Amino acid sequence: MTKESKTDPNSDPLVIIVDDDEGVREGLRDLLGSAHIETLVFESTASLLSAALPDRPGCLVLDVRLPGLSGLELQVKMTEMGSEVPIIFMTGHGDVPMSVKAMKAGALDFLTKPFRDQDMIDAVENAISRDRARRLLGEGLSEIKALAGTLTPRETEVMAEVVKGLLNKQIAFNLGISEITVKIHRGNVMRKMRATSVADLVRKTEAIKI
Amino acid sequence: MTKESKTDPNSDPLVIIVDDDEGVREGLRDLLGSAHIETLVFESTASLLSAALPDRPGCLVLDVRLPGLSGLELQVKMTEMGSEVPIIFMTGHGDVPMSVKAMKAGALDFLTKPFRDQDMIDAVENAISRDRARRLLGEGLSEIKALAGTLTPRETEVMAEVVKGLLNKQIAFNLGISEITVKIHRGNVMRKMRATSVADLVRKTEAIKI
DNA sequence: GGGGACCCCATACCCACGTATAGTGTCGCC
DNA sequence: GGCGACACTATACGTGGGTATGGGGTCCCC
Repeated sequence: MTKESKTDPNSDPLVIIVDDDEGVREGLRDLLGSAHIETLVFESTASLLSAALPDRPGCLVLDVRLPGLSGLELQVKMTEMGSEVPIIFMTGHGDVPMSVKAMKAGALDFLTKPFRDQDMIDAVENAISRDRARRLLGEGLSEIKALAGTLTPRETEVMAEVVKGLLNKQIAFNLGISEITVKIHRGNVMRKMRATSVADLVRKTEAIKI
Repeated sequence: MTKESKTDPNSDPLVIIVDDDEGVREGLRDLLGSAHIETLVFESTASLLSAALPDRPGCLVLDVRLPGLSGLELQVKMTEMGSEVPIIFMTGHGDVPMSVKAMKAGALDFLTKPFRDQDMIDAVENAISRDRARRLLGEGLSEIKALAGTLTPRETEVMAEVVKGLLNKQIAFNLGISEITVKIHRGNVMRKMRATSVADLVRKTEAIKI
């Protein structure tokens, strides 16, 4: 164990449930509890949004129809805020266009009440494993981004030219500086990016480019 | 224009429609025709499967409920056969679980009859542009794969080591040959892969690795 | 049997890369 | 004013990469 990140993808999952029916909330809490999955329940999207949420792997289980901001509207809002938490919808009175809209917007599943317990557990476990994978990837990316953040502006420029596969003399010409200076910057880039080779550097920059 | 590929992503799109109701078929043909989109209609999945289809950018517009192999079953079959043609479903009696299943299986849209003309046109145009993008990407990949196919076994091994960022002497040690020979192979690899630099080679191999 | 692949190795030369050493200069901030 | 970060330059040396030239060998197939 070399990591102690705040958002460790390996920490225990937490599933957040939002439903205005207390029976459903308790039922889900019990169901997921029986699968050893910790839950946090809310009765409205407003109370969810105003709460301080721990950053742990997991997913959102949302009723579509909720007082105030609906589940579908919350999904849109979350996306706009840049959240990528997997969302599982459930509904008692869903229609096809609604479910299609939710799925196109990136929902992971859309269950109609009453659903089979196992279906919900499957959906949640799938969502959790996806969120874990997403966080793992994101962790790697932020590490690289952090390294790239330590570069000076000039070093960043040089790095861009290096990963294009240009020669030092070409880089020097493009930036209007001497080849010697390029070499210095290039050395700094490799050291700061902890790259062991140009191939390594290319992969690192490709990862954060997309 | 330097290309004359058989599956040119820029050729005119073709939308394939499968519905057992002739009225629907003709209606769709007219609708898409009015949007200047060429169509090919089938009344069953069986007749679609037995037909020789031109390989052109486009999509599949499927009724869910069809005699014989249903639309949903066809989707599964297509996926198993490795097809990645975008699929748009339409149905008169669809339920939520059915639509969710189709969307999770990769359907691009799921329209309920009667749908608004514009919704279908939007869905089809979206599907076509996606298929174009997919083909464009695939074209690039097969080009690179073709280049990689011209490599001898040894050259392939050397390329793998090169993109790891290893030095020639390390590669020589790993393969149990002399550094000189590595250089020869390496030169051949760069030439055959039409790579102008190691950075270029890394990107090409990364593209076909995934 | 000869030609064509594939694979191997060596010498030699040139260019590119990397780094150390040593210096110039600007800017902004304590 | 001085210190630190940043950028720029030069000389010099050692290492790595690329290619040409000129060999060696095996295997397979026509």
